[in-house]
Amino acid sequence: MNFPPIKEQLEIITNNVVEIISVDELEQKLRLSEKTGQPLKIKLGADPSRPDLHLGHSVVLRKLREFQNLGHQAILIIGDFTAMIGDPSGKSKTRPQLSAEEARENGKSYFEQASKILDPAKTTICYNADWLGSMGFADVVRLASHYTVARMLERDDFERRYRSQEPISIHEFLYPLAQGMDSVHLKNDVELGGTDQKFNLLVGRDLQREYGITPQVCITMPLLVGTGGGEKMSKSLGNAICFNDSPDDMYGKALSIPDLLIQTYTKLLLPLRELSVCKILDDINDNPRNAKRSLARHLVASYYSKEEADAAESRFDHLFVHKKAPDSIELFEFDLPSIPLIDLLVDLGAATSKSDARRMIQQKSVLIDERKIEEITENIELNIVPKTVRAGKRKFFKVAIKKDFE
RNA sequence: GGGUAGGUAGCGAAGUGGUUAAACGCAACAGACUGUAAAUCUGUCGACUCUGUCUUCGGAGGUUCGAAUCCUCCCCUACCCA
Repeated sequence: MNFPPIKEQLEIITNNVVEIISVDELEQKLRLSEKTGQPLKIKLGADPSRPDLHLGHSVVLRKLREFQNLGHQAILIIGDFTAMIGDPSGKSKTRPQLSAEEARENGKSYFEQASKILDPAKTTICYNADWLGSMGFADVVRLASHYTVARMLERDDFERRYRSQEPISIHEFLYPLAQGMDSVHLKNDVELGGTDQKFNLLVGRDLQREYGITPQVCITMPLLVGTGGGEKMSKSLGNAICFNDSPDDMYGKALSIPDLLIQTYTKLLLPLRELSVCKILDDINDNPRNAKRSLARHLVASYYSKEEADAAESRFDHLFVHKKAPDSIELFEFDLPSIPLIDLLVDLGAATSKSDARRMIQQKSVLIDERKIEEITENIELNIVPKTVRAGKRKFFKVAIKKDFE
C-alpha cells in the first residue's frame, strides 16, 4: 500500500480538528504504516439508538472519509451493546432500551446513511455486543478496577452534573469503560469523535495501555451548532438537518441558519478545495444572501444531486420570494359537505389543538384560496374542486370532498 | 438508618394563603420588515362549547370562604452524617 507523503497526510488530517492527542504519536504511527505498508485502523463509534444521521455526524464522518482517501482503514463500531442497556446520559432518560434486533436494524440504517459520506466498500463495520456481550460480571469488575472514581469525575459532564447535584448512575461510569474496551478489542490506532467524546476517547487510550497495546491517538472534531445557532445540532432539539431530509427541507433549513453560522457550516460541511466553495467564504461579508444560498445548494447537491439542489432552490424562491403556492400540495379528502375551519386545521395537523387553530386564525395567518380568514367561526364548504388552505407561511393543504360522497 | 435542601407549564427559573392560567429567560408559533424560514420589532404561547368555563404547580388526602403556597402520608432527586 502506498500512502501520500506524511506531510501531506498530516495536513489533511489536521484540518478542522479541535485537538489531536498527540500529533507526535500520530506522526510516528504514520511513519510506521508507511514503512510496513500497513494502513492505520481508524475507529469511530456509532450510537444506534439514534439512527437519524444529521450534519453534526457528518463532520466526524467526513474526517473518517479523509482517512479512507489517504488509504487507511475505517472501522465503524455500532454500539449495539451499550444501546441495549440504554444511554442514561443527559436529559433523555426515557430513551427506550433497544432490543438486540432493533439495535442491529438501527445499526444497519446508520451504516447506510453513513455511506453517503464514507466509501462503504472500504468500511469495516462491527458490533460491540460481539465482544462486550460475552463479558461476565467478573470481567466487568476487573475492567472497572482499572479506573478510579476521581478520574471519572474529571469528565466534563459528570463534573458538571455532580456539582449541580444532578443524579449520576453507577452504570454511567461503565460507559466510557465499555467504549474503551472496544479500543482494546480492536487495537485501533486512532479514534475519532466530537469534542464531547474527549473523555471517552482518553479512557480508551488508557485502557489500551493497561492491556499492553500501543495507545490510540485521539482526534476530536468540533460539534456542529444547530440551525438555531445556540445549542449543538441534535435531532431531539429540533435544530438538525438530517441526511434523510428532503431536498426542499434541507435547502430551507440551510437558508434559515443565522448569518453568523455561514462560515462555520461552509468550513465543516463542504470541501474547501473546491473553488465554488471558497467563493462562499469570500461572499459572506459582501453578499450574505448569495453565500447562504450557495451553501444550501452545495449541501443539497452533496446529499442528492446538483439538479435536485437547483430544483429545491427554485421551489423555495417560488414559495417564499415570490410568495406563491407550491405546485404540488397534498390533497385531503373528507366525507363531509362542510367543516368548521377550526376543526379542519386540527384534522389537517396544521394546528395542535383547537385553541391553537383559533390562535392561528386570530393572528390572521390562515388563507383559503388566497382569501384571508378573519372570522374564527368560519365554516368551510367542501366541493369536488379542491380548495387551498394555507396556514402560516409554510403549511399548505388542498381539501376537497370525497368523490363518491353523496 | 438520621438530617438538610429540593420536585412549578417543552426546557430553565420566580412565586410561599386571595386580580396567579401562574413573573422572567430560552425554545416554539404568528405578524411586520427584509436578503431567506437571517437580524430586528410586535404579538401569541394549558384546554374547551372562548368577552365565559374547566383542569394544572411530584402523588394522594386534609385545613380554609379561598391553596402552587398551611397540615398529614407517600413517591422521586441531591448533599451531609452514619
